[in-house]
Amino acid sequence: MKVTKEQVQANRAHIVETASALFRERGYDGVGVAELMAAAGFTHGGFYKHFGSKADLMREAAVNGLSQSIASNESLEINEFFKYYLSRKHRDCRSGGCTMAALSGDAARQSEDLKAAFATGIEDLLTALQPESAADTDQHAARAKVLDMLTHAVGAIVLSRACPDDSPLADEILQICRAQILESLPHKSSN
Amino acid sequence: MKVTKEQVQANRAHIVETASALFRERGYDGVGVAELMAAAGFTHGGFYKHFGSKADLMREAAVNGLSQSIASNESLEINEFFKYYLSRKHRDCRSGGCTMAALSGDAARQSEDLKAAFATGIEDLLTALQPESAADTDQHAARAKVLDMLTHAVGAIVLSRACPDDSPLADEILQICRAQILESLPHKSSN
DNA sequence: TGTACATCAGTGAACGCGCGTTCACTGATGTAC
DNA sequence: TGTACATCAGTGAACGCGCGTTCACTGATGTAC
Repeated sequence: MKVTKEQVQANRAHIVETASALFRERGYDGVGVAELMAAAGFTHGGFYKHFGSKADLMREAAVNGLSQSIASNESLEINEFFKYYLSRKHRDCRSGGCTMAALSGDAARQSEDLKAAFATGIEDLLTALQPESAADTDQHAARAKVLDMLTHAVGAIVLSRACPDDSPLADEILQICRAQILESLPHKSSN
Repeated sequence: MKVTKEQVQANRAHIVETASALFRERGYDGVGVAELMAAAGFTHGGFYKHFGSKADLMREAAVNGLSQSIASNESLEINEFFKYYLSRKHRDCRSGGCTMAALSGDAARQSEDLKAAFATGIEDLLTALQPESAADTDQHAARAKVLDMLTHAVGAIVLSRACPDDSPLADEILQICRAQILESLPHKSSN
C-alpha cells in the first residue's frame, strides 16, 4: 500500500512530532519504537523506511522540539516568554513544553550528535531572546543576561518537576524564580 | 554462604552507594539490576534479599545521593559550595556530582515516592545553605535568595551537560552563571 | 491519454537480547541446649 | 564452652516480557512506452 510522496513527507513529519512529544513526556528510554509508531497511527515495521535507527529519530525529534520553543512564540517578547515558561501550566505539561527542560538530563547521556542538536537549540533560543543592540559590549552583556535567565528558568522547571505533584515546594520554586527573573527585566508596566 | 550481620549492613550500604553513582552516570533506565549488583561485587540474585524492587533501591539511592550534597561539604560555606558546583570538574563528573543536577529530569517521570525524596533533598540543602538570621522577613528573603541561586546553578549544570563535550557553549554557560551567582553573594575577598 | 511494470511506504511475524523478578540451592553465621 | 540445628545472604539458572531491528510480503503510486 504505497502512498503519495506528499503523504510520505507528512507521515514522516507526524512521526517526528509525535516522538518529540512522547520523549519529552517519558524520556528517551521510556518510549519504544513500536509504541511510538502506534501513537503516530502506524505499525512499527515501517519505522526503518523513515529512519536509520531510534537514535536518528531522537536527534530529529530534538531538533524539531527545540525549534518549537522559538517558532511557537512568534514575537518572542522576552517578558511573555518567561512568564509562560515559569507558569504551572508549562511545568505540568511536559509533552507540550520546553525540550531543554524535559530532556537535557537525558541528552547528557546520549551521543555527541544529539548533544550538538541541543547546543544549537540553546544557541538559537539565546539569539532569538537577545535584543539587538549596537555596541559590542552591550551585545556581550545582553547575551550573558539572557543566558542567566534561561539557565535559571530551566533549573526552576527541572527542580519543580522533580517534586511531588501537589508539593508546596514545587510551587514555591516556580513563584520565587518567576519573581526574580521577571524582576531582572526592564519592566514596562510590571504586574 | 551466610555473612555476619555487620557485613550484611555494609553490603547493603555499598549497593546503595554504587547504585547512587551509577544512576547519576546513566539514568534510572540506563542501569540494570544485574549490572548494578555486579558493579557492587555481587550476583544479581541476592538483590531481592535487600530490596523489594528496583524502584525501592532508586528511592534509597536518591536519599543517599541527595544527603551527600550536604554531608560532603561539611562546613557548607555557600561561596565555596557554588564555586565547586559551577566548576567543569563537577559538570564532567556526573557519577560523583549533585544528584539533583543528574537525576531531576528522570525523577519527574518516576513515582511520587521518589519525587518526595527529591523534595526533601532540596529542602534540606536549602536549609543547610541558608544563613541563620533573627528576623522573619530576613529568613524569607534569605531562603528566596538561596533558592534562586540553587535553581540557577542546577540549570547551568544541566544545560552545560546537554552540550557536546568540548563545546564552547558548555563552558560559556558555566562561566557566565558562575560569575552571576557568585557576584550575588556578599563577597568577602572576591576573586 | 492508456497500459504494463517497477517502486517502495506500510504491514505484521519473527530475530536475538537484556530486562526485572523468581527460585531451589549452598554453607557460614547465629541460636538453643 | 561445645554441639546440633535453624537461619538467611548470596549464587546462578530460569521465567516471561518488551526492546530495537530485520524481513518477506502487499498493493497503490509513479514511470516508461
